[in-house]
Amino acid sequence: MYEVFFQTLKNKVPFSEEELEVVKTYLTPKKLRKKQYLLQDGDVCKFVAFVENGALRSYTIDEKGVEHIIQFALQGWTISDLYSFLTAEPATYNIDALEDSELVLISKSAHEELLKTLPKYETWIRIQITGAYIAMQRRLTSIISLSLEERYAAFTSLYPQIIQRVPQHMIASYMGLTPETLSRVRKKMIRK
Amino acid sequence: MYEVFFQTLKNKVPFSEEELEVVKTYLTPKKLRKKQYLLQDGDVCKFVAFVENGALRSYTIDEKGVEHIIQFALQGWTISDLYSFLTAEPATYNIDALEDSELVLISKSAHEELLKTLPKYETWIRIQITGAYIAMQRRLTSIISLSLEERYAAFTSLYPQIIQRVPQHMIASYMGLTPETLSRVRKKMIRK
DNA sequence: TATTTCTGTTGATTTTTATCAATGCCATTT
DNA sequence: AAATGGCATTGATAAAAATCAACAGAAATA
Repeated sequence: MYEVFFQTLKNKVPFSEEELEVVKTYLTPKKLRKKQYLLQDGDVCKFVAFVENGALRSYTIDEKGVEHIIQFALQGWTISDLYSFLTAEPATYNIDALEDSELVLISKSAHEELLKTLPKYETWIRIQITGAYIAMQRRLTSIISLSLEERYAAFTSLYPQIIQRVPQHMIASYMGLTPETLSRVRKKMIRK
Repeated sequence: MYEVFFQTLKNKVPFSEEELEVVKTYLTPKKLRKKQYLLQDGDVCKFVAFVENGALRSYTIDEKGVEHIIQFALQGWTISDLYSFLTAEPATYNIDALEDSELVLISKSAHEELLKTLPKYETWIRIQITGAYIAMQRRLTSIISLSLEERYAAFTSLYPQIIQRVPQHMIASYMGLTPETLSRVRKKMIRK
């Protein structure tokens, strides 16, 4: 249990076996069926979720009812509404499962305890969030400086697994486009 | 010296006076004249810069020679090419001063030493990067889900100081727009 | 198996944004 | 005082993307 989680943990920070046992006592497993919610906007986000396997997404819904996908999370990624988690304000994002998934949840109290008692946990969190920051900055940079074709090409080469497993209209949403526009971008690229 | 820096440090994490003295030995002051570079793309980024006062920006330049602003940094913010800083790969961003500025530099070796020896420094870094992550996620969300007018309104209410001190065409660049388009968006909004 | 839902594509049209060019203003420099 | 460069605005036009509508194939469900 928690194989993927502990593997990525050990990969980043040299935890001892005893320390890993301590961490284990703070974790909660959770299975999610496809389409099931992990978080609905308005609720307070009470955990950070690590994806053991499966696929999830976070997204907002605008006044017109259109979904805007903020993030995908496959195996080995974490997903949460971090602002809501840290401040206990109502969440502004929804999170649900794109496939049947197995998660490892870290609750708010577990997170706080681990930060207090286990310095390596803080190191791991720092490394995780730094990686997430850099990935998001790359995404932002490509949005404001590349053409659609370049952006789609960059996305497919960076995240081929997502392309394979997620419907195209969700990729369009993630890119801030309509499905029709993405379909046409792809068509143009194939011709080349 | 370093007043703003230590003020924000103390605000986030309860450093003792001795610990602050330790931190101080690792810092380097730097003054920058308006338009002067702090980092040019291609060079390795050797520091994280904290803005004591003044204003800086980071940006890329595309094949056509057009600048795309990634970030502004006013007093109390930090700016860097984090990926280059952490990996020692050549930077992909440029950083320069929009006004005469005073900075506090944390070098790579200082950063690593402080992480090793001073747990509270790591806590501070974790808090800083988490805040930066949340701010960037908010920006990304507004890009993919709001209209231009809504985005500009959100930006002005969130960062009024930037609006006052930075030329409008740079705000346009930051938003991924041409200056003409931003000018027209503003005109429309004023009419209302 | 039949049927409903989900998905991706295409075409026609409208809306949005970029591009190109010109102008006026202000601040700085000469 | 005149000249220069940076900045914001406006107009005309072109290009890009959204919208609306229809269709067809695939997958899920009854």
